[in-house]
Amino acid sequence: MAAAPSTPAVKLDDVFAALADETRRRILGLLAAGEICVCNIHEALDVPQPTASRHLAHLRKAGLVATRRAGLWVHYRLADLDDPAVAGVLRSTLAALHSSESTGTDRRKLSRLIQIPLKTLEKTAKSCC
Amino acid sequence: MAAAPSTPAVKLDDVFAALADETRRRILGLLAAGEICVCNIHEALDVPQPTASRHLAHLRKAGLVATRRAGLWVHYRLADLDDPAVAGVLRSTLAALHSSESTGTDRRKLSRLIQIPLKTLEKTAKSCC
DNA sequence: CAGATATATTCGCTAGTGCGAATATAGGCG
DNA sequence: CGCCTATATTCGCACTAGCGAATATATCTG
Repeated sequence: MAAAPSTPAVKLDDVFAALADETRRRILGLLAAGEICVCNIHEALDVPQPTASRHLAHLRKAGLVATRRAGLWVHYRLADLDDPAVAGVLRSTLAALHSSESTGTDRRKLSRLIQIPLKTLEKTAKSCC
Repeated sequence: MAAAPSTPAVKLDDVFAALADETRRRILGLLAAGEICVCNIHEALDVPQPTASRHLAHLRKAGLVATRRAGLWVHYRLADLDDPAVAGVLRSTLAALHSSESTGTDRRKLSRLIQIPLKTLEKTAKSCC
């Protein structure tokens, strides 16, 4: 029964379920600006770290984001979607996020965090955020 | 507090919540081909009438569909979305439905129903479906 | 290896959602 | 008006999702 998984199993149901949560959309709004690591995400969105991680797992399972491990940190980015239909949905969704919702605020907070990660740097100079 | 409702209150959260259900996406896939009435929807999708009605209500509340009453029947169609961002999301969603999911099958069944509504016509010649 | 930091997962719990069945509302016709 | 057909809503229930708190895993450093 098992066909060759040439199709990467990105199912519309999972995609829309993933998009149906504001926190996850806010995460995507951040990722649209480029790859960032988990700690930056949960600080920019001001949600607890486990919450961010759970939503990221959801996005990962839906196939919308990809990860890259860099030592202790995990960087998330938008996935390369091979299904053009799904890619189109994501593109228009990101555009919609840009115009409504808190994407602007989140990004401002993110850039502030990246520029001045004082809070953590005070303690250890090797931290990511 | 109450601003003039120039914005028709189409919120992304409602839109994606509406899209996160396969039955509702199948309905949208049918509506993309043109206005149809409730009975055709629930017969084409082969779901109970109350189920179709409930999902249609959900789509209505999300602002994605509009209705037109014609005597005993209610015809649903895709709404004119004034928010271009939401319109873009819907457009790409419909395109995605076209390539995956059961849109093709549903439409075939719908056209069969419209052409040969025998089952009901046998009983009363004034029925819609 | 021990300790520290970053990320992921699990556990109760609560709230929301979809379904089937039954029922209510609305409009048309004799 | 009484009945019939189409559509909408309500109710009870099973299921799922998200959250906060706690805990587990992973990686680096010394």
